[in-house]
Amino acid sequence: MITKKERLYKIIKQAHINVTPQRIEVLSFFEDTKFHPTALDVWKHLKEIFPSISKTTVYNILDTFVKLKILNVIHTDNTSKYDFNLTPHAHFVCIKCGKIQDIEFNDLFLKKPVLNHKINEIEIYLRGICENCSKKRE
Amino acid sequence: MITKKERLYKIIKQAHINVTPQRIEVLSFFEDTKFHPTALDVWKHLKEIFPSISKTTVYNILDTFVKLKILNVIHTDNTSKYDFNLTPHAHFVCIKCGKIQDIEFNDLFLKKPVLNHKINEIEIYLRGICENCSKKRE
DNA sequence: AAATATTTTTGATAATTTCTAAAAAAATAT
DNA sequence: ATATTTTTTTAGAAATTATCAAAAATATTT
Repeated sequence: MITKKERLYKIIKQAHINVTPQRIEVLSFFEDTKFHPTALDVWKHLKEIFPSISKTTVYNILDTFVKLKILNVIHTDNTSKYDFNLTPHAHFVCIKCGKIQDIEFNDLFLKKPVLNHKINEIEIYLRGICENCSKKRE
Repeated sequence: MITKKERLYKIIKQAHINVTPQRIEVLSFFEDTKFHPTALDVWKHLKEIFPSISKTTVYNILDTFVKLKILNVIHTDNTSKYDFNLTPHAHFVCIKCGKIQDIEFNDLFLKKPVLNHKINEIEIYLRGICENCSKKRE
């Protein structure tokens, strides 16, 4: 039986970066969390375990994890929110309460109402390298 | 022949809000602009015409326009960007230069390469009222 | 266990957005 | 037209979120 810590250790190790207690705890927090926390949410949680931890550290860890595709970042307003669900999915954002919910693409394209939410607006972001940047070699 | 100012005047009037020179100028700026400016971009432009204008005014005007669906707001990073194109469309974001380009849904779903950009990632946001909030009457 | 490489901490700073209260402008009623 | 009411703008400060560079601490490799 593999422990949670061992499993999270492995995830970090496989990304070829050092395993630190702070990094483990960030992942652990995401595992236990169904919502999409902001950097500050993460910081508040880690503060309970590592009272001296700085915001910068949390930002560093989150950035590193995003770069290494351990976490996703989503932008629904002016605050980055993070997501441990790496399977391709859309996000449903309630325009009243702001809550975000993951929506599997499969559900999405059935053209059936998605989980009884009223959808007013679909916003699609494509991300990649534009024609201009592709041409430029550096 | 209807002048530009008259046309913009009409757009604001039809939204049942007061027509002010500042509001006219904001719309005028968006008409002349192909990129997706931030609030600060808009403020810098208006500063040239109304040297005393404050940032608050620009934020107020933009918020008002978004609420009245005269402008769209898009969140690709931690800064709001605004968009005068109200026909449904996706946004292509270059992950190198950050430039944003409008992509018509028609183009999108042809499953052909979109304008020669390399697309790494598609992000979809659904916005609406979630089941919980629908149930609550206030 | 020592050397090296990486990460965290700290404190300062930047960037964006929001808030406040007063002044100005515009719309409405008299 | 004038007075009253409402809306909008202003100006500066405050709040929130994010970033930076250098020193200290920790993890990894040998």
